[in-house]
Order: sequence, then structure tokens, then C-alpha cells
Amino acid sequence: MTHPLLIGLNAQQQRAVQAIHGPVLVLAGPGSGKTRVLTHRIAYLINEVGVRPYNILAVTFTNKAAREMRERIGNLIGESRAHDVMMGTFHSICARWLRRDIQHLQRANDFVVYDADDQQRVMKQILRELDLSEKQYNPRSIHARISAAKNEMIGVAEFARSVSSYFDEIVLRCYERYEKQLLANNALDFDDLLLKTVNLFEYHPDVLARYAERYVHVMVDEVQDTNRVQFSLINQVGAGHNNYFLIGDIQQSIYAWRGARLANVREFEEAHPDVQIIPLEQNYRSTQPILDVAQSIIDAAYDRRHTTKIWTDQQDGELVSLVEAYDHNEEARWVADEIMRIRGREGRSLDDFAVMYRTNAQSRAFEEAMISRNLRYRLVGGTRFYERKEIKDVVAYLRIIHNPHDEVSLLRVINVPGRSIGDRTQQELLQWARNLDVSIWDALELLATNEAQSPPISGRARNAVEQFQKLVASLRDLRHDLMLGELIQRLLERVPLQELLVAEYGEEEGAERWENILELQNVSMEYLALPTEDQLPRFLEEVALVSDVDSLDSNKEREPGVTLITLHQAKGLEYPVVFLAGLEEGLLPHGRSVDDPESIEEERRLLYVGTTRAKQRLYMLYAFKRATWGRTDITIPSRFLGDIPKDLLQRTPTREVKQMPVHAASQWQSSTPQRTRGTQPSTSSMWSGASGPVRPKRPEREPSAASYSAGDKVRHANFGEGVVVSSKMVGDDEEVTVAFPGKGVKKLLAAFAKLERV
DNA sequence: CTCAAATCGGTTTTT
DNA sequence: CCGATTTGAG
Repeated sequence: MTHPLLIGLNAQQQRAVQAIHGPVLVLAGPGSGKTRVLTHRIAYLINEVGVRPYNILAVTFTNKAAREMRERIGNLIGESRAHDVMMGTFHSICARWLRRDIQHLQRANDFVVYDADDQQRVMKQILRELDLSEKQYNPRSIHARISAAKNEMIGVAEFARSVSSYFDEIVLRCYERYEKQLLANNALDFDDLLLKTVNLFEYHPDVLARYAERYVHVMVDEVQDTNRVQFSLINQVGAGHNNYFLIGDIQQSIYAWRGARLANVREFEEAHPDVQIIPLEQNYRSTQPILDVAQSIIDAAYDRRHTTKIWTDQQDGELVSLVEAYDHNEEARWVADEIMRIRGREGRSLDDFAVMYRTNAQSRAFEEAMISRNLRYRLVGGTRFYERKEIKDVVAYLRIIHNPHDEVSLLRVINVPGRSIGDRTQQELLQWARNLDVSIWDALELLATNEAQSPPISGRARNAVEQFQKLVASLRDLRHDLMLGELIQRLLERVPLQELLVAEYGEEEGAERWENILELQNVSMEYLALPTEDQLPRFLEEVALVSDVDSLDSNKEREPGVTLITLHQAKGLEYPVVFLAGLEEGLLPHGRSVDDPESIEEERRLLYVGTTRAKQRLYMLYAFKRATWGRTDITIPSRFLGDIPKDLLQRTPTREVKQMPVHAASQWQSSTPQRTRGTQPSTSSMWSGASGPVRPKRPEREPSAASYSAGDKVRHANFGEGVVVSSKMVGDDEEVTVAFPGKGVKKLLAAFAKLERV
């Protein structure tokens, strides 16, 4: 008799669920139900094998995946039993462990976690102190280098040994200083969360032993995207019991640029000769035509050692559409229109649709098209909630309440709102603190308690600084006694941020940003259940570690909307209808990857990931012209399109035409998809170069006449009366520029802004 | 120190 | 093109 937890699983999946001893490597294609396998396996281990939830460690790629998996396990075997499984991303799990045990590394556990923005601020400060020009040494690239080193577990000392260029010399000096600074601020950056944990385990085997004993089963999803530190961590924690369960898809490896090593998988196999390798090849997600396209893209890969066949029994389905748009705006408009058509015809929810693209910047045109058609959408990525300036300001206050030595946060808000503590004063303070070898906070305290010998500032500035110190100190006094929500309330009462936002951004946007702060306060209510003194630290930790996809919840309450998302973020997700936009040379493959064959191959896999997100319908789009930075260029369709046999695609015109554009049709059909694997882009011969066939010319869309002209007087619901400065047609929409006395000049979409003529 | 004007420069992808 | 940062005047 089949066990209840195995019902509905195929033979390979059952094998994976039941492989309860020793190292297991599951090589799973897209849509093969690996999440399901992981879920059922955990439930099975607990219910049937008698493993305690507490003894299971499962690492997922996003926090969202962990949350959903926990919920599903709860449905299978009961919430209370699912509760104690240790689940999350590498980063969140390491943060939990460090919070508990970092004192073994002589560090306090009230550390704060620095995100990209904070890291950058530290770097800038360091460049300033080292007297290096920011122009010459870009803080981002220096930090990128340090980050890469940390991912490879190369500390300052080892980095020093491998310096081989002048740039490295500079990086080394910054690296040393950067580490010092983070230590002084009692801060860890993203990379430290992993690296310090590995260090902790390395230097303190007794601490490691506790974890290694506890976690009888170590499971890791998306193992192809792990970097060296993460792999070390897996090996450290898993070595005791040797019950590894690693799931991955080599063809979906898209994170080499942040240190992911495919070699981890190979090394794992070599280190464990007894490894069981279980393939999952059946795809339950997509129709055959979609998989055919995906397969043809991956089959053209330069390195075919890993290409495995995936198959489905869903033979029927629409052919994949290939669409050439005139420019990025038409591309977006066409997608929006097609969504409206299909939605009506097939009775679909907006949740069924996703638009995927290579760079975040591409989302803009889609947003505009959705807005003008009143289609609700959900933008994933871009500026995230916790990266918004006003949110970061509040968070910075909370951070110094938690850990006043956090210099980045302190300097961020010391003059927000304006307290007349300008750059000059700040630099003086900083210098003074450095000379005394104390943190800025310590320096402020010295100043406030009048213990200072020769303070660097006096008069008004000094008074302002002391006021600030008192403010923070008084809030700090409350931190253990007040619920997080109340603490934020007190903060907002004493720091007039609302007024500041209105002053800075105007009535409307100021109110919008204030809403964000109130939303933050709302989020803080989720921590009510924790003991009062734990609320703030846990909140700060999560603020730093949430990713944007995490917020893509499956909440039934929310309004349906089209998902706009980057290809990277789309990994692991699926949608009935998918539009892959901007399949052009320079975009996919991205221009930054063209001189490196390995990177090009990663771009290919990225497209593979994109195509395999689609369940029923897939559209691949490129534009004839694309505007970047206001400059419009003629494009070349992505070389990867040339790897798809023509009979797998249907060309779909973007507008009603009597006949297919002659050139486009004949070109496509006459091109023989003979692949010259890896050596040269096969499409280049088809499209680019003077000798190639002429690309279809499309007439410019006839602009319909603008209905407003300069000098017209109009009224707007929010801005009141104004005078039209100019008006132009942007596609189907009229963009009116209106000057509102006292409110400034605004660009408005006529269809949207509901202007009244006066 | 603050404000406005001018200049610069940036786009991969993310935990 | 748009935002962030720098510069110069008050």
C-alpha cells in the first residue's frame, strides 16, 4: 500500500522522499516538483521515520519559499510539528546562529546588519579618510571586490598575499579599513553573516559540534547557486550525520556573478562516493511547445555536459509567440493589450500574467502601459520598501536606539530633520572621535556630560549636538520597556518627520511617503507576540534580510494584478501566461557579458529559466528600436532566438496587417537554424551587418492630435488651476505638461489625470 | 548653513 | 533621461 505522504508522487519523486540515509543529490529540471519533494520529504521524515522537527535544517533560496514550505508541511502533518523545523535562507539562518553565539568571536550580539546602501556609505567614508578620490576609485567596485573576496572566504591577510595589481593595493587598504570600521560600528555586512558563521565554526569546534549534532538532516534547495562560503557551511554542519539532501538544476545556474560555484556540485559528488543521484525529469508545469523552445535554447549551450532532457505529458498547447514591436513603448502597449484580450477571451485573472525582463529599468514602460489601461500590476524589485529613503531614516533611528555605535546610521540621521549639524560639524566630530579612539556616540556622550577635553565644537553647533544626544539617549532608555510599535510612536512624536517629508516632497508625495512610514509602524505590530526586549532586534534583522520576492505573498485577500519581475527574481515562480520582453543583443545577453563566453552562457540559462516559468502560454518579444538614456538605437534580436527552430514559433504581428511584413516573414522562414555552437551568434548573419537582409520597416505610429495646447487653463483635483505649458502624444496617451502656481510644473497623462478645462 | 543651480554619471542581475 | 551630488551665492 502506498503511504499517504507518497500519493501523487512519481517513482523518482518517491525515491527522493524516501532516501533517508546518506548523501543525496537530486538533479531536478524546472517544474519537476522539487519543492513538493522537499515538503513531502520533511513531513515523511517527521511522521514516518520519527525524526524530530528540531533536528531538520532546510535552506531555501528565499524567505518566501521557506514560509510557503512551512505552511504546506503544516497542512500535511499539523502546524505544531512543522513549527520547529529550522528553515530559511543562508543569510537568515546564519543571523539567528550568530545572534546566539557570536560572543565566541569576541563580539557583541546586538550587531546590526548593513545592506548595500550602508556598505556603500562606509566605503565612501573610508575613501575620504584615505584621501582617495571617489572619482578615481568607485566605491561600488571596490566594495564588489571585497564582497567577492569574502564569498571566497579570503580574509584581509590572505587577500594581502594575493595582491597582484595596483588596484588590488587600493582595495587591500580599503578592505583593512572596512573591516575595522564594521567592527567599531558593531555591524556585519551581508557577506559577514555567512563568513563569520564559518569562522565561528572553524575556530570553535565545540560550538560547531552543537549544531552538527543537532541537525541530523541537512537539506539545501537551489544548490547550483551556492557560493564557496555557503558550501563550506553545508559541509561543516552536515559532516556529523552525513545526511545531506541537495537539490539543484545545473541548467538554472544564474548566479555565478555573485560567487556561485557549479564546482560545488561536482566537489560534493567527489567527496561523497556513496552519493545517491536522483534525477527528476518530468515537468508538470509547462506544455510541450513551451518545453520544446526551452530545450532548444539549452541544447545550443556551449557546455552540454549537463544538458538533460525534460519531458511532459501535456502535449497540447499554443505555439510560443514571437513578437517584434516597433520600440519599447509599443512592446509594453502590445503586452498590455494582449493581456486585456486574453483576459476577456479566456476569463483569466490578472494574477495569471507575468512580464519578465533582464533589467529593472525595463519595468517603466510596462508600468506606464498598465496604468493607462487601468490594469493593476505588482512591481517586484526596483526600489524596495526598505530601501526607500524615508523608511531607511526611521530604521536608522531605530538602529542607533538598538546599537548607538552604528556610525553609518548615526551620521545618516544626525541632521535629519535639519538640526544645523552640517557637514563641517560632523567631520569635526568624526575626527575628534577617531583621535580619542572612541565611537561617535561615545564622543557625543563625552560632550553631553561635559567630560570632554578640548571639544572640537562650541556654541550653537555644540548645543544642537547635545540636543540630539539627549533625544537618542532618552529613546534608548525606553527600548526595553516599550513595545516596538509604541517605541516607533514615541520616535515619531519627537522627530517631526511628517513635516519634513511634506516640506521636502510637497503635499502629495510627502503624504505618500508618510504613508510608508505608517506602514512600517504597521509591520512592527507583527512582532507583538515576542518578548518586549526582543522585538526591536528581530525587527531590525528582518528589515535587513527580506528580499522583494518575499513580499509576493499568496494572500487571497489582495487584489489580483499582473506581475512585473526581473528574470533573476522569477526563479522558482510560475505563471500561466508569461511575456519575456527585450530579447535583444545588449539586453539579453546583457552588454556587460558579451566579452566573456561563460557569462554569455549564463545569460542563455537565464533565458531558459524565463521560458520555463510559463505554464500555458509564452510570448517572446523584442523591439526594433530601443531607447536607453534618452538615446534611441536600432537593435539586433537576441542571438538566442536563432537557436530556436522556426517551426516552434509563431510570428505574431503587433498590429492588424493585411499580410505579414514581407521581409520579416521570409527572413524568418528562410533562415535555417544551423547551429554553430558557441562560436558565433547564429542570428547575426540573419539580421545585422550591411549585407544582411533589410529589416522590416514600420511606419511611425500616426500621432493623433493632441487635445491640449500651450496656454490652455485647466484644473486638477489635487493641484488646482494651472496653465498648460506643452502637450505631446506619447503613443496613445497625451502627456500634458502643466504649470500649477505654487505647486510646480507637472507632467500628466491626460487620460489619467482627469483634467478639467477652465 | 541653506538653498538653488549646475554638473555628473549611471543600468546588469540580489541575499 | 533622471537622480544624486557638488558648487557657489547669500
